[in-house]
This record gives sequence, structure tokens and C-alpha cells, in this order.
Amino acid sequence: MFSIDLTSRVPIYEQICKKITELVLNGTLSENDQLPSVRSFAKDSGVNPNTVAKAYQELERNGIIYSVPGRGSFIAKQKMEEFKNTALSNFDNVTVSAFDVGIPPDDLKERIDRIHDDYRKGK
Amino acid sequence: MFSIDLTSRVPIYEQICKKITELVLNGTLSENDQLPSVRSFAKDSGVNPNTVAKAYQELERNGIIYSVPGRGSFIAKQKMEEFKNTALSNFDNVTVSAFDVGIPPDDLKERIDRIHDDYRKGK
DNA sequence: ATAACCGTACCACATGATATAGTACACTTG
DNA sequence: CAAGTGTACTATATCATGTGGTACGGTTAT
Repeated sequence: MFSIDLTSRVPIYEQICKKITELVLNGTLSENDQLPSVRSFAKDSGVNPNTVAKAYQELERNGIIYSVPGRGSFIAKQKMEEFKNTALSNFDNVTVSAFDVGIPPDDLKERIDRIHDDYRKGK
Repeated sequence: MFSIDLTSRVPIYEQICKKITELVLNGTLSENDQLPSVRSFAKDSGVNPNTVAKAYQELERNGIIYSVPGRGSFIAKQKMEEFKNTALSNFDNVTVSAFDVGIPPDDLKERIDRIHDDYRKGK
């Protein structure tokens, strides 16, 4: 369920954070869903429990999950507003970069339509 | 001319690469323009010459610049096609992320228009 | 030719991030 | 009580990053 690339240059705990965040964003994980324990996650993916714990702490710091000693870690109630803001901020940045290399606005708009079609089919 | 943040978590050599790439993309630097020597750049920005050399080697590896021992480093003839492809690839990714958090395509299109207006004014 | 500058290639060293390994504690559940 | 949970340590190893120093060969201007 949680595929981790141990050979990647990207830190393992960061991969875990990104993966779980993705699963929350696309609806695979919802509020109060329980995550694997740090030990079971570590065993399944072949990493150290400390590494998983670090990822979970990072996720808790970002409000993605909440952890209860003795019980486990769970998906938190999401503040969609923040997610939207970061998404729009990223969108602005890449749009400016696209303009920098001479891509016209209309090309980007067409692209949005095409991506949107694929997106609906993919779901 | 080349502002470097020595306290940033981002590696210095990476900052240099990104900065120069930006200046090439927005037209501030053009083909065969000469870059500061590794030593003068290092002295001006307060970093080690080896760090600058590493950045220049990375830029040469990416075809952004070319270096000639004894002469200096210069802006290379750019392959705009590659820049466009990476820009579009990034655009696709953030667009999908925006869909993930529930932002409708029309919002993104409006945003493109607004960014485009600002972009023209900024130039 | 000489001096000054250029990119490049080393080496050694320090630092921080990352990851592993092990141990331990307090809490919750069955 | 026993098992499982998050959490907090310590210690160790590895790698990327950055600095400092030295050196070599090529280029340019005097």
C-alpha cells in the first residue's frame, strides 16, 4: 500500500509524508482512518521504526494526522483551505516559468482541459 | 547580480544553478555571454571557489553553459524544446494536484489570465 | 617570455541530515 | 497481565555539502 524507494535520493521519511499526503488529498484516506503502526509500517516496508516515527511526527506537525500514544496514528480533519493555497501557489510558480520559456497562455488553458478529461476518466 | 542565501537549507551550488538558469530563461543572459570566473564569483558572494565550480559543472552538464579552461564560462546555445518540456511537465503535475484538492479547471484558467497580465506588466 | 587569470582536479577536514540499531517508558486495549 | 501503541533517548555509520589548500595546464594581455 505504501511503496517506498529505498535507493532514492529523496529521504525515506519524506517519501512517506508525501505518499500519505497524496492518499489524503485524493480521498483514499479519510478523517479518523487509522494508519499502520510505526512498527508494522517499518517491518512491511523494510525501514527502521524510527524513520517511520519521524515521518508521522512530521505529518502531525503539518496537521495531516494525529497520534495518540497507546492507540495509534489517525488521519486528522483536514483544513482544505491550506491545501488549496499551497496548490495555487505552486500553480502560479510553474505558470510563470512556462511564460518564461515562451509558452502562451492559450496553450496552458488547452492543457488544463485535456488534463481535466484524463483526470475524470482516471477516477 | 547573483544573490545567494548562505543560511538557506538549499545547497549553495543549487542556488547558483537555479539563479543562472532563471537569468537565461528570462533573457537577462544570452548565448555566449560570459559568466563571472569561479574565483571572482566566489569572492563576491562569499562562498568557496570549489562551490562555484561545482555549480558551473552542473550547469555545463545540463547544457546551460559551456566552460573553456583558460578562457572562462559562457552561456550556451539553448535548446528551448527541453525547457518547454520540463515546464509543461511541471505544469501538468501541479494541475493534477490542484484537481486533487478540489479546485475547478475554470479557476485555474482565470488564474492564468491574471498571471499573464501581471507578467506583461512586470516586463 | 612573463604575469595574471582561467577552468579543473585533487586532497583533507568539518558539519549536518539521514538512517539504522537498540533500549526504555508510559499508555491503551483485550 | 500481555500485547501493541507512540515516544524518547543514545550510539553509530554513511553521505552530501561546504570550506581550505594546493597544483596543473590553457589563455590572454603586457
